[in-house]
Amino acid sequence: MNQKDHFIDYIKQHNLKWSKQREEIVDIFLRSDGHMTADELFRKAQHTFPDIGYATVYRTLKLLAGSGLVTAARFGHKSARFERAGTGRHHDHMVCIECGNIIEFASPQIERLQDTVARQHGFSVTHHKMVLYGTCCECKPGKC
Amino acid sequence: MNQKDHFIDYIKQHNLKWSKQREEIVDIFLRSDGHMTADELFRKAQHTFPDIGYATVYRTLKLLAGSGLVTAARFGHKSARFERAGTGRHHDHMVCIECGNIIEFASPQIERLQDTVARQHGFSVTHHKMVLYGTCCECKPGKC
DNA sequence: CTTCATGCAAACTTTTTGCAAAATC
DNA sequence: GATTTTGCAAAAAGTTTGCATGAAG
Repeated sequence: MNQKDHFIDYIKQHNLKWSKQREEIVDIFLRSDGHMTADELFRKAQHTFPDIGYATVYRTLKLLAGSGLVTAARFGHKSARFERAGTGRHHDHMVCIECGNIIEFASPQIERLQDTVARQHGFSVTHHKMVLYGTCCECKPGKC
Repeated sequence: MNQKDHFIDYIKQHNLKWSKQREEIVDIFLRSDGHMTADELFRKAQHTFPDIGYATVYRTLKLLAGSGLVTAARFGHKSARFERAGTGRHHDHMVCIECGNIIEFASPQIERLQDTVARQHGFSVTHHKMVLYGTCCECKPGKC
């Protein structure tokens, strides 16, 4: 079952209703690279529904979060970005400070080290956030 | 030279003025564990200056950031936390999801791995943020 | 037809800004 | 005495909520 169907299921199972606006918002989100602000989503949805309001976007995002399909993430900007929850696999991010591009990556090695270091402080890790800032290969010519 | 004197210097060198309010805010901040929200700072400053405004707190924090004494950090909450810039040494954070306590740590091993992983993606890291969430040793009895 | 979703406007939170009065140099 | 700071109030910017109307089941 794909992500959209999974969400439709979630809606039905909670006795909620599947509206045109919700469908459009989910479609836009799933068509994206998986990292959008509420504002970006709002602007794109406006193309199809000129009268749509931020409220609908935010409410749909909240439902998407409830269904486990997206999670809110902050990368240091003022507004939150909503990111598509992967296929269950955890990942972290590299953010290019030149072009704003976001690269996802995963490193079990780093995670193992995190656990080790945390234990040395008497701390048990449940989850973490890691963001590497720098320049992606497209923003430093000659290195690509 | 201590941090407060360093800041007074910064103020003078920029032809700014050293006010009672600024002194109080800096004192409160330096007396803290080095992680405060603007609101916490505001409330504490109110004890000495009942009429102080948020504007003064935010403006002073901006100056402190300009002097390199504090940096703004986001831990996923809505409001930013301002943290004392260390003695030049970089560090990351563990945030206890029970008590909100923040533990600072540094791991050159993890940072080396970050560089390695980034390079594999054609990415050059300039800086990073890493936050481990979990429970600190005081919040899980028997393990301390 | 009952219940839920929508759009709008208003509220709310965090942070910033304009301005006259007050403190610092 | 000139210039910067302050406190206030208003303004941004992002997000949430209440409510009457309209859509989904």
